[in-house]
Formats: sequence, structure tokens, C-alpha cells
Amino acid sequence: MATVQRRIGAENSATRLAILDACEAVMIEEGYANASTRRVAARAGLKPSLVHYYFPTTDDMHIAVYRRAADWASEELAKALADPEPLMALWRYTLDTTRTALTLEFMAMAVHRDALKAAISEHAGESQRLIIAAIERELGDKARDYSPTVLATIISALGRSLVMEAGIGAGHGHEETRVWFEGWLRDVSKPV
Amino acid sequence: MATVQRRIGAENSATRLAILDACEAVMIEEGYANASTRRVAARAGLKPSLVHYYFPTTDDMHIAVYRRAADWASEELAKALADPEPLMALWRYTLDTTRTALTLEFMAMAVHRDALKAAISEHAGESQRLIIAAIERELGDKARDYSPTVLATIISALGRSLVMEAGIGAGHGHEETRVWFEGWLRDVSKPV
Amino acid sequence: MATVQRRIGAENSATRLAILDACEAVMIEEGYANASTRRVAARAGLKPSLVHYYFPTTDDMHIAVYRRAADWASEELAKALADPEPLMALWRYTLDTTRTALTLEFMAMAVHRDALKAAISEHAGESQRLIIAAIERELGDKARDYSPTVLATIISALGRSLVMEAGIGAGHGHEETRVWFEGWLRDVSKPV
Amino acid sequence: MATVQRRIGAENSATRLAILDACEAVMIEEGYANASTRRVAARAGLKPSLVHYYFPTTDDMHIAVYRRAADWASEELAKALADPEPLMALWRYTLDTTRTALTLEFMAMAVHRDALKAAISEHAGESQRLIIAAIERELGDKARDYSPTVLATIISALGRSLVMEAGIGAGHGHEETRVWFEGWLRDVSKPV
DNA sequence: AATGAATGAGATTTCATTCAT
DNA sequence: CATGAATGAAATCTCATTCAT
Repeated sequence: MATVQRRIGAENSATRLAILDACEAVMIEEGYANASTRRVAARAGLKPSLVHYYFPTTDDMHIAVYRRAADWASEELAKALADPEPLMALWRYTLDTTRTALTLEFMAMAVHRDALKAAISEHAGESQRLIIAAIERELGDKARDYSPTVLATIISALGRSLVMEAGIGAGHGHEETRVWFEGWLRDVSKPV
Repeated sequence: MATVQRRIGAENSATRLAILDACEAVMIEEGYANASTRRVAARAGLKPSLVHYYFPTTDDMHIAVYRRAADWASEELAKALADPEPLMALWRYTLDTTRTALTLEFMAMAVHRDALKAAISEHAGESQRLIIAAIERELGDKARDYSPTVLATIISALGRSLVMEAGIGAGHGHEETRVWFEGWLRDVSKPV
Repeated sequence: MATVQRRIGAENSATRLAILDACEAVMIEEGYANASTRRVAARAGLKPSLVHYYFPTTDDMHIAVYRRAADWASEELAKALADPEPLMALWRYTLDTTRTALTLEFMAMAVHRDALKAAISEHAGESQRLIIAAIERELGDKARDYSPTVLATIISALGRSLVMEAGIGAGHGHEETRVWFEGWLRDVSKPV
Repeated sequence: MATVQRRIGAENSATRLAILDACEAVMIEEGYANASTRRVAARAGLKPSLVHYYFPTTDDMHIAVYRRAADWASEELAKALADPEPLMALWRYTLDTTRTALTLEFMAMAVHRDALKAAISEHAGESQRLIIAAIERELGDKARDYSPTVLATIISALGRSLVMEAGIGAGHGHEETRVWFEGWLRDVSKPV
């Protein structure tokens, strides 16, 4: 609603993309709190005013970065779920550290920004639905013991924690757990 | 380490504690990026200079808040592990939302601040050791299928994800998973 | 004079009028200092560039608003002076609050803008001449005690002050004064 | 209420006074819209941040200038009312052009700023009360025809208009009116 | 143990204006 | 007629930090 009107600049103008790239890089390297229009502009080699021309407020810029990242994640997820071994592919997707830093920044930001909170929640729900559908397709009636919802949640939640804790150097016992969980997963998805 | 800070105020002066309280409150309500010495001072009804008198740099203040929160969490963890049903108590401890907001702030901060990263990593390792020891005491040789390390990691990681995702409104499928996991946990800790 | 501006838009194009309307509204609601081309454009639902297309500088826009308002005020004045009781009609015209807010904005602006100062002075002189002529027609030789010039000035000056002070909530004693002054006016214009 | 707390700096520190002087000068010369903290700082030879140290917001600065000017006007008014010929002295006080420019700025500002509106209204009411009391003392029961309130309002309102219109070069017929009104005033205050 | 004064940097945003199309 | 892109200046405010007392 609030973001529909007066979107300036073509959705894919080179300048706009350069700003998004720069903002994403600054967020990853210095944290969202440092992704100011000034710093992003400097990073992109642009004038600060031009950043504001494309994104009236700093928030608009941050949210645009989120949307792009979320869209990309959705594509990756779709690819994973189309894999011959969807559960293992999903697990690998979940553990992919490419998106980790950014994800943590957005989660921390979201706590204090309702617009972002809503966007994240919506994206998470959508992903969850896709995952559950894929698990149902894969397991069929073998899924008596573990409901697709429970499986989807455990894979996502466990993966996210492992990846995030590794990101801040708190990865004690992760390797052992990863190996064990992969065994368990394989067991679950094994044909009867 | 490297914390030979020129601390001036007595460790437990009322003023110092008031600053820590105010800083914690601001971090929870507005995020770490907004926990500036000025805002914390205003919140505590003190002059900004006084905050700098107790904590030479803003970082010192943030880290002091972390240490206090970590100490308190360690006490809570010790209580949980002393419970007659340590696994279930540990799970409840992990799901306690009192600390969630603060934890997420510190994780986001830590990505870009090495001192904090080290402190968190150290605390996480210490907690992990205590948990593993407790699980070993509890399960004894029943723990053939699930090594204490794996159990400890899964409980912590799963709990942390559930609690954080709930915090940003992305709690799809959590309730069902929680119920299922508690059943599983009970099963694991059941005497043979 | 000195207004050989490179005006591009047709004098009465719908767009031009929409800009003038929007600018007037912004001036009344937020003050002249906030009547920027950007805000006016937003208010009119137009692009900022289009405003500059019709009014090369912000000043041009402000002065165009003034001219239109002054023209309209002149028409109202002419109607009042054609009334069977011109003095009372003039007094009512002077007290008309429709124009007050705008008038005060222009007076404040004029202090620091010579072009506007000249325009206002010219318009005030013209109005004054019309009023004096009307009073002479009305009072004829009854106007021994009060010269038409004095009468015209007192009515305008008193009315303007009352209306402006009321506008900023400083209307102490105004009602009583208004009643008294109307009695005095009626007395003055009474046939011998 | 809102301005009582955390007033920084001694009420009469040299720096504070220098800022007020500079702000007043800028307001008179360039209008309130240009009395920004930046320009005021430049005018006073200070850094912009220092201005914000004394006056957290631009509004605070403007209002402090108003209060000082209003206090000074009150003193002048008291002197005038203590004159042996209070009505004539009041008229001269009203016509004093020293305060005119500033007064017009504040009136224009007040339309859009409630805090200022309230302050002006309060000051105007207070002045009005002092004037009425002085007129009552002076005229005693001679004031049958013109109530003190009406006299006070007419003197103030007429004087204010003359002075303001002169300020923007719209002083047609003012001299003649002034002479006539002074005769009328003298007549009114003449002992029976 | 505490505070007032001061400063330089930076963040966010708005602005008028120009120019090419 | 109209618009999108761009820019440099300025306004408002917040910040961490230092220093003298």
C-alpha cells in the first residue's frame, strides 16, 4: 500500500541497482545500523542526494534491499524443492551461508520496524507453504510419524540456528549435530 | 581479555546500575543502534557526561550490559540443569522469551564487533559444556542413540530459532513443532 | 515591471490554475516558508518539474498567487463600494476573514522581497484611491469633521488589526470595540 | 510546561545571549524563515552544534527570542503608562518602529505554531489589562463616552496597522490620519 | 564523583534548479 | 507540454568524545 505510489526511477535502472548493491554490501560488512544513505552513496560512488532521489527515505532503501534478497532466496528455494532429493536439497539450501549475514541483519532490524516485520513474516509464510507442499509430494503417506509441517519447521529452524551461530563464532558441537541430523533426514525420506 | 578498561565508577554503584538498566531497556525497545549514551542518559534521567564517566566509550557500555545479561542467563541455566527433569527444564529455559529481544540485538551487534563476538562465543561454549555434562549425568548410558552433544545442540538451536522467529512474527507451524518436539524429548529422557 | 518573465504555460491553463490553488492552500495551511515547489507539486498531484515549467522560480509562483488574490480582493472591494451603504459594506469587506491568513503571509514575505513589496504597495494605493473616491461620493460636504482619507485609513487599519489579532488568538476586547466602532461609523454616515 | 525542563546553560550566559542577539538580527533582516540554526550560528561566529546545545530545536530558539522581546516590550509599556500623559505616551509606544519588524515576523510565525500563538496571546492579554487599568486611572469618570477597553483596543490596533503598513511601504494617508487621531486622543483625555 | 561547555562528524531530509529528451 | 535524472546547498538534529572545573 504505502510503497506503491511515486516509485521513482525505472524498477531496473542501472543507478537503482547500483544503490541496492552498495547498500547490501554495506549491510553485510558494517551492519544495518551503518547502512546510511551517505555511506551507501560513497560506496556506490554516487552523491547522497541521488540516493534520496531513488529512495525517499532510508527505510525505503533498506526494504528494497530486503525484497530483492527475498526474491532471490525464493528462487533458490524453488530450485532446491525441485531437486530429486528435495529434503536434502532443502537442508543444503537452509545451510547456505551466502544469505546468512544479511538475514541476521534483517531479523535484528525487523524487531523495531513494523513494515519490515510484516514483509519478513509474509515471505517466511510463503516459503513455509512451498516447503510443506514439497514434503507432502515427496513423502506421501510415509509421513505418518512426522507431519510435513513439523519436518519443514525443524529443518528450517535448526538450519537457521546453526548457520547464525556459526556466523558469530559460537559453533560448538555443530559439526557433530549436522552429521547426525543428515543421517536422520536420510532415514526419514528413505522409501519404505 | 583486552578489557583493562579505565573503569572509574564502583562496580556496583547505584548510578552504574541505573545506566545498565536504562541501556538494556533502550536496546530492547529501540534496538542497539539507538542505544546511544545520550539516549541512555535521558532514559536514566542522568547527564550524558555522567554516562561517559562510568563508561568511557559507548562500546564499553554495551559490553557491560551484555556481561550482566550473560551472567544472569548462566544462573538461570544452572537452575534449569539442577531440575529433576533437566531436559525439559532446559527446553523451557531455551524457550524463555525474557531474554530473546536482547539476545538478538547482541547477535546482530556481534557480527561487526570482535570484542562482543569473543564474549558471546566464550559464553556459548561455557553454557554448552554445562549442558552436555548435565545430559550425561541424566541419561547415562541410555544416550546411545543421541550423543549428549547432539542433544544439547538440537535443543538450543531449535529453541533459539523458534523463539526468534516468533519474535518477528514468523511463527508459522511453531506450535505443532513444539508439541511434537516435547514428545520426542520426553521419549528420549524416559528411563529404559 | 521587471516581470518580463519567460512564462511558458498559457495564462489560464488548467494546470497553471491547479498549481496556484495548491500553492495558495499550502501557504494558508503551512505558511509561505513551506510553500516550496516540491510541496505544491505534491499537493496538486503533479511532478515538481512541471511546476518549474510553469513558474521558473519559486518566487514567480508566489507572486502569481499574490496577483490572483489581489485581483479577487479588488473585485470584492468594488462590489462593497457599490453597496447602498458603502461605509458599512467597506467595514464588512475589511473584516472578511477569508483573505486574512493569506494577507498576513504576504505581508511577512514582503518585508524581505522587494518585488512583492512593490506589488502590495501598488495594490494598497489603488484600493485606497477607490475607497476615498467612494467616501467622497457618499458623504459629500458632510465630511467636514472626518476627511475621506482619514476615514478610509481608519476603517482599513482598524479592521485589518482586529482581523489579524483574532487570527492569532489575541482578540481581547475586540467584540466591544467592533460594536462601538460600527455605531460610530453609522453616526458618521448618517444623513444630516 | 514543555519548556521548563532541561534548560541548558545559565539563563544569561554570554554565549546564550549572543545566539539570541544573532537570531533576532537575522529574523529582522531576512525573516523568520531564514533564521535557521546554521545562519544564526554563522552570524554569531559560533558553530551550529553549539546553537543546538543551547536550544535543542530551532523552535526553542525562536521562542526564546520572542520571550526576550516581549519582556522588553512590557518594560517599555510600563514606562509609557507611568508617563504624566499616559494616552499620548501609549500612542507613541505603539508607533515605536523599533519592534515592528520583529512583531510582524512573530505574528506570521504564530499562525502556524501553537506554542508561539499561545505565548503571544498571553502577552497581548497582559498588556491589554495594564493599558485598561492605566486608562481607568487617567480618565476616571470622564470615560463615559469611550470605555477604557474600546480606547485601549483602538489605540493598539490602529497604531499596529499604521506601523506595519508603513513597514511594507503601504503608508498611503497615514500621516494625515496620525495627526487627526492625535487631536482626537488629546480631546478625549482633556480634563473637563 | 559529577557536570557544563564545546566541537567535529555525520545522518536524514528537503530544496531550487538545470538539463536532456 | 511534460518528465526523469541529477546535483549542490542547506536545514535539522544527533552523536561520541574531550576537557576544564
